[in-house]
Order: sequence, then C-alpha cells, then structure tokens
Amino acid sequence: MKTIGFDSHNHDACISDALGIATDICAQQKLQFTPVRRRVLEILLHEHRAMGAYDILEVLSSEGLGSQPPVVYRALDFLVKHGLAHRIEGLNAYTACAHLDHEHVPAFLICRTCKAVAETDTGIAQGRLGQAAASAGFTIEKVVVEAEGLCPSCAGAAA
Amino acid sequence: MKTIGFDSHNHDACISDALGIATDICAQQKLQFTPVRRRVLEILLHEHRAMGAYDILEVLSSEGLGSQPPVVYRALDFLVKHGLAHRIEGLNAYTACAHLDHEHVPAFLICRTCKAVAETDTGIAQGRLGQAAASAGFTIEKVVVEAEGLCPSCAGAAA
DNA sequence: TGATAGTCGTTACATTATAACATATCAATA
DNA sequence: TATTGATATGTTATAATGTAACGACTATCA
Repeated sequence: MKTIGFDSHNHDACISDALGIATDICAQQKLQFTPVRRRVLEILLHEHRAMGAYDILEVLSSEGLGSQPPVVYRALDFLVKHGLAHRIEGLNAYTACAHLDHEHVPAFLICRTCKAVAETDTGIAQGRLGQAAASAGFTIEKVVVEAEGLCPSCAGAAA
Repeated sequence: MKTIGFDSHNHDACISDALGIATDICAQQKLQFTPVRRRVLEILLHEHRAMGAYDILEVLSSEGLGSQPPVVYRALDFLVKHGLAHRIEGLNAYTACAHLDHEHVPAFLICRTCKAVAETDTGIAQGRLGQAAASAGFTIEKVVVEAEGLCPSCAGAAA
C-alpha cells in the first residue's frame, strides 16, 4: 500500500509517465485516446487535485477543444470507466488515477482546504465492510472510500 | 458491529422507536425538533432507503409543510449535522440514521436497484486508511464509506 | 418588555449533469 | 474506392441538485 499525493516529486516526469502508461493501456485495449480525452487527463494530472467538470471545461474551452458540458462529461466518463481517473463523490469532482499500473480499489485522502487528493489502496472488501456485506447477503460491486480532512501543508498553515 | 437494513422487522415500531430516541436526543441537546424536521426524519424512516432532497420535498409539499428547496435542505442539514440522518454521497441522497443510540462512523451498503440502504459500523480510521493517513501526515475529519451493489432480494429477483 | 438567536417562507440563482439529435471520423471490408 | 457500422464530437436545450440572501416569525431568557 503506497500513498501518493502529498509528497513532493518530479511533477513533469510524473505527468509524462502517467500519460505514457495511459497511452499504452488504451492501445492494448483498442480504446481511442482522442485529443479531448488525453487533454482532460493531462489537465487532471497537472494538478494532484480534485477538479470540477466545469473547471476542466473552462480550460478546454479556452483551448478550443470544446465548450459544452457534454464534451467534458463524456471524456470524464471514458477516463473513469477505464480506470484512468476517479470521481470524488464527496466533492462532485474528478482526479487522475495515481495508480495506473495496477488494479486497485482506490481510497482517497482529500484536503478540504486545497482539494489536494492522495490516493491509496484499501482492502476494504476483505475487511469489516466485506464481512458485513457477506453476512447481509449483499453483493458489492463498487466501493467508495473517501476521507476528508487537512493535508500536512494546510494543517501547518492553519497552526 | 451490527448491520441493519435488509432484514425484515416491525417497521412501525422501528419508526416510532427512532422518533422517540431522536426526540430525546434533541431534548438533551436543547435542539428544536420542529414539525418540518420531525416530518423529514419520519419520511426517511418510513423507507429504509436513500431519498433525494426533491423526493422528500415533494412529500412535504403535498402536506403543506413547505414547497421550496431551502425548506428541505435546512431540515436535512439539521438532521445530518446532529447525526439523525446521513447523506449518501454516491447518490446525492439522504437516509435516516439506523444507529441513533451510539456514536459511530457509518458505512453503507446501497442497492443500486431498489436504493435500499443498510448501515453498518466501520473501524476504518483505525484500519488501513488510518495508517495511510497517519503516514502521510493527513488529519482525517470525516470518512465516507459506501458500497454499491445488489441487496439479497434484488439479487434474487435478477437470477 | 426587549434583546438575541434560531427558524421559516420566499425569490432568485448557482452548480452539476444529461437527453437528444445531427454531424463527423475511423476501421474493416465488399 | 465506396459502403457500412461503430464510435466520437458538436450543439441545443433542459433536468437535477443545491445555495445566497432577505424579511418575517418564534422561542427563550435577562
């Protein structure tokens, strides 16, 4: 289990690595990694941060890549469906996947101040929730785990 | 850890018990358990199910208890703030708290077909997410755990 | 009684998301 | 190459969810 998000890192490399992996994934699965889709992922990667669909649309729009909501929602649907991005339910927002290289059940640490998002893994389906579901006869198809709070730098700034 | 929601039970008693406890809680904390607030909780209790704010508003409105969105959102804010109800982030919906009698970090099993909601406890903050947060220096203030899938009766109906 | 905090009713609006349909593009193949 | 079918895009319009702001009312208590 590795948490990614609040540590500093070579961000340019991080972005280009992720785009490379995403390109490979799309090629392998014969998915069309179109300009809009690529650009939306790029925008999300550029910030390690949850962004609203309309925030992204604003950027796209300023670049002539589409100016109406369906454009960005379709791209986000594509990215989320194929695991390249995640939706943050608690914020009605989206973030690039930080663990492109393997299957996972994501869990998020979300800073309520700066909206920075750290992604980590969780074995929740094998844990207590999994037990509860099993004993209730419930079939889990999807799990949302989101923790909201303060990231180290915002906690420091507040102190 | 007890899961409540998919088992059958005496629902009338369940509702009146919960309303009684809610009344006590409000009295103890000197909160005003006004007609609108009580009625919204009652509506949520009546279904063990996630309901959208506008669904609830429709019922209120048909009873002359208020016809504008702020009425229901205020009541829901009150109920959620004081732990009498929970917001289901994955559905933009609300459900009555099924564990009124003790403090807890709720986790939900949500049927994607019938929207039935079972509430259970989770020790997530002490589990892997807690570890991840601690090692990242992140301060957790609130945790959302929601599993979407099929409840026993919908799974049976589909088969 | 007056002061205060909390609640309610209402208007108007902001934000988030989708339905529906026409057009365009791509990939496989007749 | 031309055709076809699947996929993606552009656009208009609208649905669904949620809030800001203001004035009136109500409970409580000094």
